[in-house]
Amino acid sequence: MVLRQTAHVTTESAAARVAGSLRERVSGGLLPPGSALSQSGLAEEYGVSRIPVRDALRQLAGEGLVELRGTTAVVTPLSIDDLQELYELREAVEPIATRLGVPRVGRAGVARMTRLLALMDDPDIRPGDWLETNAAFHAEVYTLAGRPRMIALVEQLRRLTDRYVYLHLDVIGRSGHLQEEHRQILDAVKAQDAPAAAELTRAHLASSHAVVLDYLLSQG
Amino acid sequence: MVLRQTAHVTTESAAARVAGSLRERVSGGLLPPGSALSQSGLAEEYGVSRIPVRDALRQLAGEGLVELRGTTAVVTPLSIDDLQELYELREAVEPIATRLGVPRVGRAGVARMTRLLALMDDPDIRPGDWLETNAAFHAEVYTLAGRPRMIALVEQLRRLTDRYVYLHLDVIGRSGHLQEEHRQILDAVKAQDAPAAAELTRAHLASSHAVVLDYLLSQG
DNA sequence: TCTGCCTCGGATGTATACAACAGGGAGGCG
DNA sequence: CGCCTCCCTGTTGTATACATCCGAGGCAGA
Repeated sequence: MVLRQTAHVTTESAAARVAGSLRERVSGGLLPPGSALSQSGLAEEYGVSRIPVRDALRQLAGEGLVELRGTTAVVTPLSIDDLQELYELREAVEPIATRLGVPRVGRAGVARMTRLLALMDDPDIRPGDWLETNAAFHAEVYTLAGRPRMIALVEQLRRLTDRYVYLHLDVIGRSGHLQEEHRQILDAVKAQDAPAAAELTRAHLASSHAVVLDYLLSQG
Repeated sequence: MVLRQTAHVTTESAAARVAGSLRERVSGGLLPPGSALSQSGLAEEYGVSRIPVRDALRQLAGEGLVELRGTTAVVTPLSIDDLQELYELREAVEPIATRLGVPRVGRAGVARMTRLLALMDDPDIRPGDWLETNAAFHAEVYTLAGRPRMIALVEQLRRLTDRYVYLHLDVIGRSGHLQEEHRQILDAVKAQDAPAAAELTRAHLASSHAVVLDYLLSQG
């Protein structure tokens, strides 16, 4: 059984591998928004045929990271309006997931969230790790909501906003009030006050939106 | 140029054709929830190779109509919990789209909505037409919100709930209070009262949810 | 020189072909 | 008689091959 792990790596389909890699590259900004993604080029780059590349592109298009414009696929462009829309959706959905999840966060969950919170307090944390830890902190509540579609949507929206956050990774996490808001959310979770946690989550998203938007407007 | 129209039909990719057809078949309940969708079978059925079928299945999976379970694709099953989740999401998002869209509904838009409302008053309307008209009525506001992602999400969620509605097409539209709610929404739109229209939309979705849920619980 | 057409290259959409894997059934063994 | 095992069939994932379409670039003509 253990040996099968080696086989398991091989078992991961090429399409999944390409999709995962492309997802990271697009999310992380390595592939510039608006740039064209050629099937042939990616196929050669990953050493596979165009078929798994097609599958991957279709999947990313479903996630909104890629746009299929007729026959050509391009990395979805970024815009202030798009950012606005993404946060509107997140502010609509994540508070609901919070309200549903809070009652099901147990002692172990609180402990994990406390640990993740402490990790984000480290001033020397790498920005990428901060983002990941931040996502894990919130996911701790969301996953307990028992709403598979909602959770998938939340993750999808977070990945899409991450593209904007990656534009100024160096300053993210420096905004002390985001961390303070995390503490307030955790307190509400501890107190099992779902409505409060939901409202704090909404406000937290509004803060995040403001931080990203300010940076975009200042930096261009 | 005109002759090219013939070519234009051919121009619509086979993948798009298969995706469109499958979307209707799944939405309309012709393909039973949970049933397996074989690439080979569909390919032969549509007289194409498996490649466009793969593309179509990936796309439908992105829309949530199909689930890719490892190597096999199945029609996404229906469940009370899923219905609950879908309406939770719709109640979260559609009021926002309403609030954003109402200020931009002009005289022509009100006229179109009035006409659509009248169409739904016809007691002899075919259930399928009622559903379509209903969707058009609400879309009249949503499309003006200027939020492409939100609109796409709303349409996606509506298609997913349509699957449940199709289970009892014959009784839908008979609930007079849904039509009364439409009238109230239209009144709020005429009065340019966006918050009221948003709240009415939310309540309208709650009513729809109740109608569908009652039927499911009563019929099994 | 500018314009228009025409050809060629590259890209995609699709079909066919091949290898690996999963699932089921028949047969053998305990 | 029951269970395990092996084989076989069907399916998927992927590669390769072909037809089609769009655009760039060059060439000829005014």
